[in-house]
Amino acid sequence: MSDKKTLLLVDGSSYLYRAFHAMPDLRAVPGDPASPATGAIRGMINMMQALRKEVHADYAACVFDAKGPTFRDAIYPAYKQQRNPMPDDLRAQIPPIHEVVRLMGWKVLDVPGVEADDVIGTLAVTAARQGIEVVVSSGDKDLAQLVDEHITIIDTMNGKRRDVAGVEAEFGVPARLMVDFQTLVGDQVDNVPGVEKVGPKTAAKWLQEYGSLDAVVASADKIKGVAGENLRKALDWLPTGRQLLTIKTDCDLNGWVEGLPSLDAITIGAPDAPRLKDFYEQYGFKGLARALGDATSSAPVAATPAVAMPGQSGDLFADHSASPVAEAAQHRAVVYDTILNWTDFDHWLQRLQKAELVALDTETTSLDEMRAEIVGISFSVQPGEAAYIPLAHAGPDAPAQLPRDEVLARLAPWLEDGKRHKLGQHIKYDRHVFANHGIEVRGYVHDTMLQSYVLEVHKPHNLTSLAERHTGRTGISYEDLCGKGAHQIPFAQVPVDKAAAYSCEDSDQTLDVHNALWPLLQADDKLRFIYELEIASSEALFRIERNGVLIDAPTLAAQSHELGQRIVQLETDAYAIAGQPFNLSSPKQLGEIFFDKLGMPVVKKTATGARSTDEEVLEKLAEDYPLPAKLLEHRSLVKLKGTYTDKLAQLALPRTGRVHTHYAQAVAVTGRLSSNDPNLQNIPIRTAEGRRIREAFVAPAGCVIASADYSQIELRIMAHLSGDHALLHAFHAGLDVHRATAAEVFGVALDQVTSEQRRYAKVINFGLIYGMSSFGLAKNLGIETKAAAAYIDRYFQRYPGVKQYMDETKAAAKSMGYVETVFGRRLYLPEINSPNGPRRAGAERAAINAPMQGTAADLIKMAMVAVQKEVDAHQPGIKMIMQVHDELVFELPEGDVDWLKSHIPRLMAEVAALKVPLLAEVGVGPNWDKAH
DNA sequence: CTGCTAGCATA
DNA sequence: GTATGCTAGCAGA
Repeated sequence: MSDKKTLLLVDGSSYLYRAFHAMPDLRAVPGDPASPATGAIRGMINMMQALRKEVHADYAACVFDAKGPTFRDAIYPAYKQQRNPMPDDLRAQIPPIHEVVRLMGWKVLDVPGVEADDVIGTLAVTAARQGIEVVVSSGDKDLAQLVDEHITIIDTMNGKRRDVAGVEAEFGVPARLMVDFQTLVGDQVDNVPGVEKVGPKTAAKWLQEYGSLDAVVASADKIKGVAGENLRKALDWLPTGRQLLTIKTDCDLNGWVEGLPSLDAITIGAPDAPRLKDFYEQYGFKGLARALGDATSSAPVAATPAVAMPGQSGDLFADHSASPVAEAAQHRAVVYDTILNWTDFDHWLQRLQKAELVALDTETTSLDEMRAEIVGISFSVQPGEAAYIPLAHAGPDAPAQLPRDEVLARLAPWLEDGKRHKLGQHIKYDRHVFANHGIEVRGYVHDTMLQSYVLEVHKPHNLTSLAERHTGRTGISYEDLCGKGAHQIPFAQVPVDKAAAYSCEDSDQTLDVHNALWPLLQADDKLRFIYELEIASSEALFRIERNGVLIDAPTLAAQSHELGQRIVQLETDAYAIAGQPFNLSSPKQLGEIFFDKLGMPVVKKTATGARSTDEEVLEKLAEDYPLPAKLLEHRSLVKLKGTYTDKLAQLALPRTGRVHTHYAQAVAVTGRLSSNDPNLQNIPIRTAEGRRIREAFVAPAGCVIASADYSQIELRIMAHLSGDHALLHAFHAGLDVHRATAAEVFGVALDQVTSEQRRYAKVINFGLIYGMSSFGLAKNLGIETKAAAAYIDRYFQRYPGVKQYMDETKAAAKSMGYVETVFGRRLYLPEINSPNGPRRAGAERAAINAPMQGTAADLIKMAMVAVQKEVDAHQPGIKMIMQVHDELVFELPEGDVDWLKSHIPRLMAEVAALKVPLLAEVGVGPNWDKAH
């Protein structure tokens, strides 16, 4: 490391807001909205720790805006006037944030009458003049004007680094012209206007052309167009604008930083561990407190905190550049090993065997989990330390590597030992990868992807995002390493040193993210329960995916052929009616034929203004024209052939004839699973035509298919959540719930309900689950909006508990920002208080639906875990092969049918005790269609 | 080659 | 009116 000193300045005010918005709604008493908010404090701690780890500094200060007016308010009263007041929840967290930052060893500055930017500017320039390197951390672009050879700006949240070259690359003007640039563009956030209609592009163009703002002003007459006119209009304003936007570098900091220009007064200090620990405990940050305790004593390696405290661990900033890949970890002090011989391997295996928790990650030949083969494996047992074992790198300069099979054989006892705890990001994938090599991993106790999914369901859950959000770290991206699209190279072609840096970083970051998230889950019993449910479900899903479903390829081929012939016939018919050939699958060409050539009326427009030809429109047009009916049939047949009969056969593994879907466990915001490649959750059932596809989902000789599904699960959940007496009664009495609803809404006896009335009631019941409006119900029933509104009124009169529940749910969503399932899964609704009416209304409907859909998802996950456990213990011949939201599908030997019929529905029904009984029904047959 | 839209399959 | 995933066509690289 160089002898040069470094000053680190943090724009505390920008950090505050980021911390506040980036973190979930944490409370001092978890789950109690009345207790003080602590999310911003926690976020601030995370960010400051990450920063301190990333930047080695000798001097440091964290600078906040103080209360009260500044010189800018005096020269421009509208300055920052349009800003929303700080949320109360954030304001209350500011004093503790100042306190904890001080305890962490930082100088905290909030100078009355001087904005944070000006304090930063003054200190930065003072230091730079003495040849001290200055790093300013801020999410705010305004500070870019400070950049010079000695001063750089970094944004720890996204890793962006603005140095002299970076500023020029980003804005198109050199750093010394940034003030001129900002003056022309203006600053929306601070309510400082620039030149109207002049954005970054125009501003950069002018400055490149004329060289400075003064020169642009001097040539204002010559600039053409609207922008030129606006520039001339703004000439009087620009000097004031420039004054407002110029960061001051000569503020009087007397009384705040003693002895300037010497920076000794802001020398970075060691954290005050004992008082920090008290602080963490007081605010409920158990993980941080524990980490601190461990850092001061000699604890097991795996329990070492994500962020060790400098000054206690001693060598955190020590120079590890001797490590072959240390430089790839950017600013963080890390030790990443590459294992190429048995001596190093044995050393690491010993560490794995001793560690309480190990993060691991595999690099493979494919994203397809059934086909992927291992190219390398990385491990991390302690933050900042990891090792990579390259096993199948075949690039031009690839070194000799340890033999893969032998390495796996020597690792297998550890991998398969359930008492040796492991951690990963998306562990289901790695389970498959190891299974492809005959290894059944046991002891996978944590998955950072699922931690994030349970804590913040609506945010991205890939490791890169998690590391950025929770550790402030960025790293090597997969695309940097392998390229993208057609140019992407296989991982095995990546040079070993680069692969090692990448893979080690992944394991290391996984451990870091775990250390940030696991304490949050541990502190909340309900979230912890949901997380443990997800971990258990992950294994059950792995089993389902691994089993796969046997596909009867000849049946599908015959169906494809038949569909193909009928499609060709329909096309011929359509061309004859239209008087010309055209592409029936092209909405654009369809519009031309329908509306221009044949003169059909436009029924409705699409979202982009095109003339719609969807099913509803075609149904309507079919009343008066012959072509739409042909098209409707063509559409449905093309969909069946293209999406199902052709595709399923392609996706089956040739050797086994089975398809292996992928269940996405961290995608749906309600807690449901989703299925892809192929999607087995949207196989047709409603039409006889489509339903035939299910005949191709078969069992091998001697086996049958069984399907067990929950009956009316979401309505039962609605009864439970609302506690409505009439609805509870209907389920307790075992009534046909749609018939019961019809009897209430139409005011007739149960046995007098017509099939038409029952059909209406069924639509109403579904509408309720979807947070319906009278408009939506009317459209669905083909009646007037008024009539639909009358039905809804009538329903709520008869089921007042349901009405009350829905109102309360919406209110809860608005105040908390999320709703919960019966079991405490949180479902966030970021737009519930949006100023945009339609978006807010959409969020309100989602708020109604989410607890019901989400509770159903919780229940079936609990059922899957229970069923898998029971089957493993008593009937290992039974394979669970699919999940379709409220249905579980099995393949089983014929001899196990009786056992399944008597045990599985019971297990499913007894998985939880709600205020209404749960009911699961089972069917058995030679294929999925006949199993219903 | 990539990203978007229109349309449609399921619970 | 809720929640998903997949296909074909098409426009702009």
